[in-house]
Amino acid sequence: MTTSEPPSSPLFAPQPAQGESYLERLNPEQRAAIETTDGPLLVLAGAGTGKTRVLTTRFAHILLTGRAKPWQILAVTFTNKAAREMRERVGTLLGNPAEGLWLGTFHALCARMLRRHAETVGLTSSFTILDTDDQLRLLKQVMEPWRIDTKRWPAPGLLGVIQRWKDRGLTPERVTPTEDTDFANGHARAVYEAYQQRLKQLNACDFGDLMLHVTEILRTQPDILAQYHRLFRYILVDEYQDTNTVQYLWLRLLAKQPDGSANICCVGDDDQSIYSWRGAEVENILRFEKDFPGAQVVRLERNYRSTRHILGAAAGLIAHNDERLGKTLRSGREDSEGEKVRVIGVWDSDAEARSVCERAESLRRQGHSLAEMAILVRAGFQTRAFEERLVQTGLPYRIVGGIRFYERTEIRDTLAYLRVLNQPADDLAFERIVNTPKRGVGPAALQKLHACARSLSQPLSAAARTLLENATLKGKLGEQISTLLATLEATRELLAREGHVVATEYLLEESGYLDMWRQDRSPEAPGRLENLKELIRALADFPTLGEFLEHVALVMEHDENAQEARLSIMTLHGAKGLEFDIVFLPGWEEGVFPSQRTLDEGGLKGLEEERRLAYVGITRARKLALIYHAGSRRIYANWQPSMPSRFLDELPEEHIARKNEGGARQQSLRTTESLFAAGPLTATPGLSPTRRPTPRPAPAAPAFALGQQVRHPRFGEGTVIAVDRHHVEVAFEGAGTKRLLSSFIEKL
DNA sequence: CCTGGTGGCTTTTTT
DNA sequence: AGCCACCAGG
Repeated sequence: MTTSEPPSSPLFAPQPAQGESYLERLNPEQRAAIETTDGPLLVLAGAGTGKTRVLTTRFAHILLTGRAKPWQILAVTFTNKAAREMRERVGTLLGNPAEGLWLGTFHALCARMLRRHAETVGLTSSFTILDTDDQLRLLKQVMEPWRIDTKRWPAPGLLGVIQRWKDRGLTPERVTPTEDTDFANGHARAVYEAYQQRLKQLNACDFGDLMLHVTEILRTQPDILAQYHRLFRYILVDEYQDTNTVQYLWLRLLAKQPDGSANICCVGDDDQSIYSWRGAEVENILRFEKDFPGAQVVRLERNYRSTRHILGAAAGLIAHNDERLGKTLRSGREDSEGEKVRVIGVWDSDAEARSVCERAESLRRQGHSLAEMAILVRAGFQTRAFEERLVQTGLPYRIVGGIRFYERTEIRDTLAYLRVLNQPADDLAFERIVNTPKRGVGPAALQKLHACARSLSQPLSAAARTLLENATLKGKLGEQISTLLATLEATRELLAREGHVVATEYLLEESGYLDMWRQDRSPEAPGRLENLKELIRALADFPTLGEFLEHVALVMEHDENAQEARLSIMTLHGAKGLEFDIVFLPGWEEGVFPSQRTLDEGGLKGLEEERRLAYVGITRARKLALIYHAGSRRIYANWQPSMPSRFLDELPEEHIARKNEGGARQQSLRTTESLFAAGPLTATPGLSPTRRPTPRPAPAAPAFALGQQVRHPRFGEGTVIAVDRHHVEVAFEGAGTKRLLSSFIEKL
């Protein structure tokens, strides 16, 4: 996983820890969390209380006091990022690069264990890890014989059901009939079973299986479990509030030694549990002391990140939740109170975007770097308004968490080619590439291949060869497939002789894949070719193709080129674990935040989770948090009046400063006004307490004439060929014809 | 086999 | 309104 780590990283400068210096400058609670090494320990770590530091120092402490060897500690995180960070910081503390550790994400660690014991669950150690795309395609195939009405029971829904079962540690055998009534008239369990069978045939598993299989092995194979009991003397877990049931079972199995002891330390914050919708069980953390009798609990409540006002606002808000272990964030800093949290009402979502961007710009002029500012939204659709405005303003920004590198079509296609190369039996990958680029292999031809493969119990590629040999496949189609197989064969030889980088380049060229994009006239095509170059560059960082593919399957991320200072836009979920000097929190309106859907589906529990999300949002800010609510917002097609979020009422007055920049509704009027809620253009006179709403400015639509030469930041230069109220259609020289918001375009 | 039209949906996301 | 998935027709 870390094979690509540059050895020259300054973090690894030799700097052996002397004595117990690493324990200095820790507060008493932090020290307790580190020095209570034996027995179960729950560390409740509020936002900004030095959680990561405690975790890594504890790791080092165990090693430096000779309690365990590096490989006898199991350290688990949720994200690769967290794992990487921990590895680096442990390395720094120890004065050398941390290698050979059992430190990684739940999934990466499980993959490693599963490769050792794959036969136990009917796989071989070279099993493939499927991505969501593959899972869905496979499930659709498996579902067919049941003739399930896919209108009522769509495949993604069923995949969700299966995943949730896996999250709960339920193999098909463990799913009880009572569990299986709602979906597809009680066929879900049967489909699940068939799906698992098919995965075994393909020597593949999905993400859920990594956890599920290993847990099942630990449950049923006492000798293997004993082996890990002997190995792992200490277990560290990050973000415990996010664990789901299998993860919990897995941890408990590994932690509880035969003599009943358990050196497990879980760090988490029940107030930051925001992933229940994907199977996380807050109960895991709430129940810790019962699960591990004799557990000690340490609370980290001194916050070193944010000003007193920010902490006060966040604390006041979260106090409205009932189901908590209870924790009060106190400021651990000596400095001033800082500025109050701003709550700003604006006219509508456009005004909101304008106001946020103006303020960001003015803060930048005052010397704040854009890299230290973030806009945190509840849902993806909110980003658009900001993006448009930022482009217009010319402020550099980045959207965090859009489509990631390894999820792009061209990258997935290439990976499929590489998977076939690596494992000719990878049918899902073969299916993806056999007609990409178009080779005339449609559903009919594929059907034939499948039938043949099934009857011979062979993978698709082998079946194709057979059909070619006995001339069942002939003509143009046969020729195409035969060329593809020959190319793959030739590439395999090249792979052995020249290595995976050269082989990949050859394969992409010879298969016609690169030509497919070269001939593509869409504006994205050049970018895709760029991405492919980038992929090849990344490939060179790995010694073998297999290792590269393992990395991609588990890590799914890729560093894009280093960036100038940019304003970040991301979701609140995506912001967990990050911090910024200045945080913009737009869209605090009923229905948006808290989200209507969560309220409808999750009731009070849902509301509490939304509130925790709000808490996460506010506590991301070090110096200043600005919360926005708009009087009306465009949802799908039309403008709808919106009411301020109930969370705004829950913020303690003494820590906030309210301001109205437009016609936003006020809290006190919310309940009565909702009865008469009307669109902003018909706002009832007298209801706007401060001043009349500023009229919505006319859209800044510079008149474009047909034939006008224009420039777009991304698409380059072109000619205007049509105009309407907000949009301009432009024929670009390089990028084809596009309909764009006129505000993006500049006259030449 | 490919294209274009239609209908349904529309929170959050890691691995 | 826009995107995507699926189906009918050329």
